[in-house]
Amino acid sequence: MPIEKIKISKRNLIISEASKLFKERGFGGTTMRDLAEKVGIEAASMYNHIRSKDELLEEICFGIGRKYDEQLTEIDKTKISFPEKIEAIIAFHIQMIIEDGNAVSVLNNDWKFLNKEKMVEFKAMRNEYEKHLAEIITAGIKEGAFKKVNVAVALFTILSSLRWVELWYKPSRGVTKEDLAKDISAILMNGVKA
Amino acid sequence: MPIEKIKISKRNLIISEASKLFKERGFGGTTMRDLAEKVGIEAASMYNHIRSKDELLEEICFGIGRKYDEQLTEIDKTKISFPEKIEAIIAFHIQMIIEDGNAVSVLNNDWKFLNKEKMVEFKAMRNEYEKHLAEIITAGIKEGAFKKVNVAVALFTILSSLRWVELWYKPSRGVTKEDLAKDISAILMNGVKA
DNA sequence: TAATCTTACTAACAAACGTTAGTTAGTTTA
DNA sequence: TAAACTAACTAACGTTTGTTAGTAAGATTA
Repeated sequence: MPIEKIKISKRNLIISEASKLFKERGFGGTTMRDLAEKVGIEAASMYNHIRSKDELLEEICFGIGRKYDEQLTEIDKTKISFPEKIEAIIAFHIQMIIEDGNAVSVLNNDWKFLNKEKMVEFKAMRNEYEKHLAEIITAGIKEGAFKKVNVAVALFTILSSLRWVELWYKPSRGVTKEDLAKDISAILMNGVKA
Repeated sequence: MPIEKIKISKRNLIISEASKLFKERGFGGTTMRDLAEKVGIEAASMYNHIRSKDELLEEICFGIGRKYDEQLTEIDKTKISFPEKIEAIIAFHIQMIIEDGNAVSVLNNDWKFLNKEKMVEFKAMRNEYEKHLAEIITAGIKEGAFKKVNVAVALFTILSSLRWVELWYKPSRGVTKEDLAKDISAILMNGVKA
């Protein structure tokens, strides 16, 4: 019984440490020997658990990517107002960063080191996510819940404005995720001008 | 006379091509041989113009960083309202990206590959920039020009919401920088909610 | 118990890395 | 014209890279 358990958990440990190092030093800046040291085994031994360095990157990017997709779909199908949907999306982005900030960072910054075919796949996934969000904004405008803003600009401004959280958030600041979500939502929803 | 001219322009060509490659492939993902090929000389020949690969990164990061500082100071001392100041800052960030997007991208993404002491210097520069911007926001709130938003959140939301432009902007989209600045400003100033 | 599997190890490979040395042709300065 | 400088070249250096081969100890299965 424990065989598979142990295998999975060692593999997951490698992926988890890889996320940490990729975030800190970038994909190219992280060596398999650095990673092995963090895991506590020799570099060569890792190949009993993983296929290649590239596979680690793929696992991280697509693992997190799928989570984003699922959550967005989940939120979209609940029966709440459009502003509430956007607020829920903001909240879950923050939640993802708090829960697995390293992997989110890798998804955001290191996807360009995916190999050619995986990168195509990744871009398709990302495009679909953005399209989905754009549809929510468009529907919200149509319904009169949102101003007639430029949809592409609104979409990217919202997504992009969440990315600093990944760089900024640490528990030691003593800001709860709820406060953070509330403050960011307030600005995106109502603006800063008095 | 042309000696210095040629020297400067070849060095600048190297830096310019380096910005392009660092943006595309990251600092670690760019080799001196790749770069040399773009420049049209052998890798070893570049060392007649530059000291090291690190020096290229430093030149790019601090060159652009200084431009940001100067522009912000310039805007801050003009006698316009606080919302107008923020709008001017948004416009010049967009201008920087359009003018020298590759270098801006390197500043944003590859500063972490600066060596230890240069990184300290870089962070200090960045902190000062953020502090300066925070003061403008704080003053605007005090004067009643802005809502009583969380200053840190507003600061990073504004800065961060401009970063997608770097990834998104290309002339072929047919969006003028004026339109872009106007649309982004509209969202940050007034929000998306109707 | 015997056979198989798992997971670690050491050693090593071939390729790629940033950089230096040494040289040479052409240009500028004295 | 002679001396000095610039900027390119080829060759090579010592590391570091991701990865494979081969092996061995221990756990699991038949």
